[in-house]
Amino acid sequence: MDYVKGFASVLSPLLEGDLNENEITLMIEKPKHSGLGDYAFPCFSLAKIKRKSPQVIASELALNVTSPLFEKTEAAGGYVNVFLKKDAVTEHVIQNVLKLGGQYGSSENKSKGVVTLDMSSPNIAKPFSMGHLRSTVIGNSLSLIFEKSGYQPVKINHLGDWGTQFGKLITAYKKWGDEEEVIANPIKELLKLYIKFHDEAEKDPELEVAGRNWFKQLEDGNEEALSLWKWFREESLKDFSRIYDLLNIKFDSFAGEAFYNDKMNRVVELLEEKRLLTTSEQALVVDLESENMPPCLIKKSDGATLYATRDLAAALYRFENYRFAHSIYVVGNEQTLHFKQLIHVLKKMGYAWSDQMVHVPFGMILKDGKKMSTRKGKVILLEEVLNESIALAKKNIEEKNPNLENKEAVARMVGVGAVIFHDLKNFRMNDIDFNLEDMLRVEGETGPYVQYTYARANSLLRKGGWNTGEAQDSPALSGVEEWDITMKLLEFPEAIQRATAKYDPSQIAKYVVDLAQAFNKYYGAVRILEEDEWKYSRLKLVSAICTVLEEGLRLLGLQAPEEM
RNA sequence: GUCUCAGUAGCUCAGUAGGAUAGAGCAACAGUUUCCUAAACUGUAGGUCGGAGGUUCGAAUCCUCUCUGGGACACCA
Repeated sequence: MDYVKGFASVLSPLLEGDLNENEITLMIEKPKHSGLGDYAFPCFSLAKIKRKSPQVIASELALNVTSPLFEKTEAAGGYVNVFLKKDAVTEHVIQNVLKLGGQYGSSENKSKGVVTLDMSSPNIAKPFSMGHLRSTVIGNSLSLIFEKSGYQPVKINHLGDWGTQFGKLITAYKKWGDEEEVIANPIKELLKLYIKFHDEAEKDPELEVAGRNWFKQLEDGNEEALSLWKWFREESLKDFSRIYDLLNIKFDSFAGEAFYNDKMNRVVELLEEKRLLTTSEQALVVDLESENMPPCLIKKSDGATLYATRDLAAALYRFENYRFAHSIYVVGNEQTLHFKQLIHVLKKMGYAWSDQMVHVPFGMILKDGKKMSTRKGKVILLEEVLNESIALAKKNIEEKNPNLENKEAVARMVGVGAVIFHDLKNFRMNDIDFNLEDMLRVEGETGPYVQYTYARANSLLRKGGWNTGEAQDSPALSGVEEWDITMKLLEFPEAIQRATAKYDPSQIAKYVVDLAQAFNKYYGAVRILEEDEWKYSRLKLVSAICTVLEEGLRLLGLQAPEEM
């Protein structure tokens, strides 16, 4: 299946003493244009050793590069280009995909260990905004990609369920709140109270004091405070679960900030034991000057702990509990410094596993080039966006396929898919300027485009009488029309490897668009259901495409409708 | 000020362990449906890869400097 290796093993004896097979394998690349060949070996670096021009070396090599795998070999511009035997390779690739099904591209080693993913992490009593979407959707996709690569993912929703904002909220609720309204519409009401608190606090500084007091009460275990906090948390989670259901995302743990309250003393003690703490401006810090970083704050001057303390406790807990092979934090790039500090403190504490921790940052969602602020009530609610997207999908279905059976379900898949795909298709670090129109787009490089392609391909299988059972033998396909698709199918495992290595779901998104484009091109050029001797062979190819498209979409967290 | 991320077609972005003529999508324009789902396909047009040096046989990709924009930089998370 590995044609690069095949090429390298042919070249190797010809370059005895100059390059070994491994080096050759690494040098082999794909030509810019398929007309040049399927794989290329550049001869430039050999020019010095052999004291000949790359062109001469390439033509000499080309004469001796022969293999049952290759149709022909050419020397061009200092490269040795080989053309694979289209019929044999196409047949082989299709058979392989059909045989493996959804397992195609999966790692053979399925026990590479646990990967914890810190993701989503919305703040209780605050709306689930577009900002949280990124962490949720990137984290989910990474969990699927890592699973595919042989790891066991553990998705942790590190809820923002503790902190002074709860003191403020309790204050506001007791002053202006109404139980029934909160029950009817928890997040909306709580957000209202939160915003009102900040508006009023500007005029009345006493409120801030009251807020701090209530938080102190909460920490000290005051019953009223505690029960309000619990209630807010529960109601918020109900709201969130509606969104997670819509997104089709589940978590393995909801251990949030509050969960670590009783685990932080130990961290401080450990740091003390290891003599890492120093006092600076009445606060306890771990000095990181040797790492060229500002100090990491462990305890405030008033003795209270901070988020770094909490994250240290969480890291320890996760290692002790899960023994992770990797611990991934899918958190915005504005927190890069914090995670650098976190990892270095753990390293200083002597935990070698700190090397297995990685911050996977991503760019922000901006509105008109600016950050969105919860306090000012300037947030865009994810749920509204999702609903709008679903409504649009529904409208499109009514227009284009009014007889479709399960319209609602399909509209959901497509509407949600559009939003998720839009987030994942570009490199994570890019900021995204929020643009609803852009997000709801269904043409071009979008989720709905890929889903449509999948539905179209499935329709061919239905009409062609394809049965999912054993594929029969049939004449091999050798047309150039099929060839681009074959090469794309061959690339799927590479795309997964790249996505895993770079913690980058966009590798899969781009792949899936490429494959869809290749198929649509094919669809436009060839009549797939034409009754000729190749029909069954074409259906096999289409079936392989369906398998890979579905699996690619799945890795992004999208569903693939069989009709739309 | 220090650190960090980004700058590629009108817009949104691919392409960066150096390699052949820098690619998509959207928008624009011109086409394709008696034919497998037109959420599709074909074609045209669109570029000093922010700028300047350097390394190299070869640079969008590596190094230095520089300009522009985002973010972070101690008691918020």
